[in-house]
Amino acid sequence: MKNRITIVDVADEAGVSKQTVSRVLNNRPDVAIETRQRVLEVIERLGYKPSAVARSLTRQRSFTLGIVTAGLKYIGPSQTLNGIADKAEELGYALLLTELPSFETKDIQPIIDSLITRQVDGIIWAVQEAGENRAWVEDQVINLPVPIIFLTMAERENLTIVAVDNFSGAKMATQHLIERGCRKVGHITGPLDWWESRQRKAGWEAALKEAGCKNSYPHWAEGNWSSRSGAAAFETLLNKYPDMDGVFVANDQMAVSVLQIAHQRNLRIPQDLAVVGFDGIAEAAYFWPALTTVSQNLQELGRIAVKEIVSMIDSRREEREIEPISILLQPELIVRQSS
Amino acid sequence: MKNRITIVDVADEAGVSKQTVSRVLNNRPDVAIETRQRVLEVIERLGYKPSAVARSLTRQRSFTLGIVTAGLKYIGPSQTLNGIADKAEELGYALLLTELPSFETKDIQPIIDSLITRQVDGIIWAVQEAGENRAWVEDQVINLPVPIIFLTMAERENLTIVAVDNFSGAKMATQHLIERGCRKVGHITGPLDWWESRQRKAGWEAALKEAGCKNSYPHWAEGNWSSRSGAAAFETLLNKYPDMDGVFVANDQMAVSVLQIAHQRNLRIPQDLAVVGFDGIAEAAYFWPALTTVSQNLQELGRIAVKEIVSMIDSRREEREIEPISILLQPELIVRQSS
DNA sequence: ATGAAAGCGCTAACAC
DNA sequence: GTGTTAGCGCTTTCAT
Repeated sequence: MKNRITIVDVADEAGVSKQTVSRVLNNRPDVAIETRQRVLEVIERLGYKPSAVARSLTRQRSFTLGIVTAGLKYIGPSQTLNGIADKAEELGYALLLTELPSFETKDIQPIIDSLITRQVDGIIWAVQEAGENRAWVEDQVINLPVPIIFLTMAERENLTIVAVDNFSGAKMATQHLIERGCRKVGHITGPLDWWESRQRKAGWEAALKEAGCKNSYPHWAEGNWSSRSGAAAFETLLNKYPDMDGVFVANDQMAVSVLQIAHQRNLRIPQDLAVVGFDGIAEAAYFWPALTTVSQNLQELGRIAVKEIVSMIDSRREEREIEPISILLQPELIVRQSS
Repeated sequence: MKNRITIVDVADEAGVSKQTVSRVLNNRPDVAIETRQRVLEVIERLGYKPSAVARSLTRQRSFTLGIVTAGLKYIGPSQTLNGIADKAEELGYALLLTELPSFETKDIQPIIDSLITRQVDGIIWAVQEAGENRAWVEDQVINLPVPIIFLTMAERENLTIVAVDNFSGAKMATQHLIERGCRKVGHITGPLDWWESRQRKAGWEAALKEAGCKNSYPHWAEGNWSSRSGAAAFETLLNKYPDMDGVFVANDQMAVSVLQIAHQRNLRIPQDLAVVGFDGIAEAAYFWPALTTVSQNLQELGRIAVKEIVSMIDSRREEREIEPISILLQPELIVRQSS
């Protein structure tokens, strides 16, 4: 470690100044072809690797993206991260990852500081909007020294956002149930302090309304995304809505519990009760019966986020600030036996 | 950005030299109490944050861990990452994350270089051993300038490894089936070029052998971890082993397909066929019927990895190299209705 | 207890 | 084309 090879070692060995080596490293045109050859040969022979840290310091940029996430143990966030990692690698950016201890973490200042301090060129806030976890945005974002992009949150002025169109996905799901002949479509929501849950619930309501469903009081119950909560919510819902003939469940994890309980109660699916989930997890096709679901492409979400943040970084460097935009990805309905 | 506040700004404002500010930052004892107060006040007032990059450069350490992973879109790797993130945060380390394009990525030199170049203090190789993806280890690890720890791979001399005891977990699962009265226990394996798959298969075989199971040719079929492959493998296995009365499936994703197909064929579970999975995913309790499974605590795996690598980093700094060790975590059998 | 000088490894600005 | 001189923002000697 003492003998870490530096640009000076290469310069000495090649008999040039370190400036020339630097030029070679950065592919500058103004180096004699044979000098370049010699330097490259020495670099190769010595196994020299330029220090990214020193570079970050002088260039004031690191080719590193700060990623803030939460709930990695769930499948959604890690799918998104997968897409982010993929695109970042492609565009030559490294990833500095921070996971919030909870979705509702309030104290984000130290997180931001830690990223800024490490010279990230941009930040992707990949935490779903829930409760008050966006309260900081108004004050803080303004004076951030680097661009930031938000995933999965409601549109807000002056912010760049990428999200899935949950409203439209939920509406599709519900319309599908109605087309299948369901007249009484219940809904199991996610936690209602989550933006996504509210959007999905609104989509379900909108579809019922448009279809002019007679039942003047549609019924729903609230879960918290977990299978366990889905089971409880479904029991509740069945009690208040015994003649329900279809149910739109806000995620696949909760939907799997619905299937289990339906079996326990000898409800036939889809004859007695049609079920549609949301997310499109890979296992859904192998539930019993195979689950109809609204599939969202979270990897694509992550990829787009990287693409956007990089273009924000580039344009800020060129002093032409880019207009904030909101991008909405369309989910897709996958029909299977459960409906 | 021009006016990023530096240590010099603080020094000037406080009327001291930057060394004194540096001392305050690093909690050195040799600063007059009132000078310290004054400096701290200025730091606060100016909102100064020391540059982690500049620090990394001079101290030759970054308090950053390089994490290499693969298959983030699957639940296992992200659970592990969750544990890593949790413990790293606790110990004050940031995470530089790289995801390999595939489990079998051969060309790891650029990955390692990229991490070293960014001054990571240590590396956690969180990619499961599969195929030839450990071939590089022999040559490369020796001359790495930083400590490295491997997750989920076979023991190897001179390497520090943390893994789950797959053999023992599989054996437990199989013994459980035998105790339940199964005489003909089949197995659906993961891809057999994976170390974990081979270990689980070996555990299953060992249990059958110990139980003195009459059937001289136990039967198995190979899957690739996905639900889809599990379905195909189960069909194959049923054909060659029609009187099978129990099946140990190498992961829960494939087990869910086994349940589906069993229902399609009107096999009663567990009466006609008892099923045990592996992994302990949260949804398993809500399959139909609820799935017995071997639960592995991957978050704990991640946490331990961080703890170990940090202690390797610390001891290397103190010039006392630590002995490589292998740590095996015991999984846990969770019995439910499917057996 | 505090400051001056040197240096971490590199790039930018300006010579020549 | 290539070298020299300054930094980037911090820590580390070594003085005082």
